[in-house]
Amino acid sequence: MSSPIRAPRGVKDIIPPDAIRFEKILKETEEILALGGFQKILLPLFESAALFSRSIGGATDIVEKEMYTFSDKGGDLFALRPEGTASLLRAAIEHRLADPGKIVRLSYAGPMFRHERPQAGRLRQFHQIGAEILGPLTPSDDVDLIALIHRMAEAFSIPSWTLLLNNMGCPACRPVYRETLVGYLKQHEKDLCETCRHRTDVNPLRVLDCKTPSCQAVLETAPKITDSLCDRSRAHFGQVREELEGLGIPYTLSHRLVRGLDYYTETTFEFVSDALGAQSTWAAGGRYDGLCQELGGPDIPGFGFAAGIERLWLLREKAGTLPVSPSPPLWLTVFPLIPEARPSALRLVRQMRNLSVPSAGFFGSGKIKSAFRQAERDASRFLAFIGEDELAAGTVQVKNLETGEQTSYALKECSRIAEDIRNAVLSA
RNA sequence: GUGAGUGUAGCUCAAGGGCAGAGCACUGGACUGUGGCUCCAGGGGUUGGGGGUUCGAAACCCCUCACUCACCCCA
Repeated sequence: MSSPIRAPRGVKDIIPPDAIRFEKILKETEEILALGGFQKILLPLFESAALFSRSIGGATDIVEKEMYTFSDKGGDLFALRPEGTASLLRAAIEHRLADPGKIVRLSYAGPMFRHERPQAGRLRQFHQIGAEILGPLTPSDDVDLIALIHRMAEAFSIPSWTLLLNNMGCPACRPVYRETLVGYLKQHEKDLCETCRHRTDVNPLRVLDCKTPSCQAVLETAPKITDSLCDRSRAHFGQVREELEGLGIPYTLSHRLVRGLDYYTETTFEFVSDALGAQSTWAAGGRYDGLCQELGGPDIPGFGFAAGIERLWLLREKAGTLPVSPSPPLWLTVFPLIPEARPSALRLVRQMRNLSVPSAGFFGSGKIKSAFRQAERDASRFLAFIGEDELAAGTVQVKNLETGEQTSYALKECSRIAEDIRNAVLSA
């Protein structure tokens, strides 16, 4: 006996009745995005690996150690997508969806793949829903999309959430800050952990995120990005803050909030919740003004976010706002009491389905008891049976399993059977 | 990649060196073509896997694998 093959680590089956719930959560979130005018786009699950190293950044953890890359038979290098923004931008450029002169709003959803150690709220195949707005953006567009996520927090009663906000500067002032920071870090190099010494050279902003106590001490007095913003970025940040306040959306400034993807500029934000365990972020995003051009497209600013569906699930579960479980799957179970009645039973099932009555046959052991049991397990509303007498008379007994009421029909009058069943089910 | 905790029936868990058990679920019977309740019976296990200590290991030791949580990272 060989051992059974199991699902890969960090990859989960979503079994009934959770599958329906999962789809409902997705749908309800999509509906909120649709309220914001976002149009759905369906994107492939794998792309050229280069797309992600160019957009997310070669020195990021996602690209450096978490990506599922593989080469196909032609020898080209591909990667399972670790996030959605890069794919969406690629598609927008490829199909000329975006234009420097107009605003487009696109949303996507689906599985993402990262080779991480699984943990509460963290999987190797997980699901994200996200939205991106591309075009001649103003700071108000940042605020508007954040407000849409805020709407989700309210609609789903996300427990104890916080909006963390930062501005990472523009392509003009970020390099200046970067220099300042590198200079500072070099001065304190001996107090930094090994990773941070490495990052000082390849991706100094990531050092700000380090939680090692020795690094924390150094970072206490490190220069803040918000202190070295250029006038335009300062104004951008100021406007975003002012308009969030105007909408009554509370936020917390977090000058160490550095998203782990290199493409972000200006506004970055993260919605967190302490109801979620260590993986506290449930939605995050920011502005990426240089990404489109970086990927070979026109110079079009962008702003976007992604939310983790599994994390939304956990939060809504805590809040008691999970979608209700679905209606019973079966309306009718058909049971032939004797083998000779099987053809009639099969025919009846088929006819009922043609009349949009969810039906299934039970062709198991000849015991009527087991038919009742199966019907009950399926939450079937009616049980029809055909035995010796019915077969001879060309009839069928149909029993309402809730009321116990039983009616005899001619096998021919299917539309009347279907109609009676429908009325009973829909009026219950 | 690092650390800690946990692996016993389909599920939830007992037994802490001396017969591997309970509840739920499943199957059958009481009840022959009319269910849910009740009662009775039954099937299910290399105690995650491998090695060691011991007269004897689910239990103690070592290795390994898996799961969970945390670090890290992020949605």
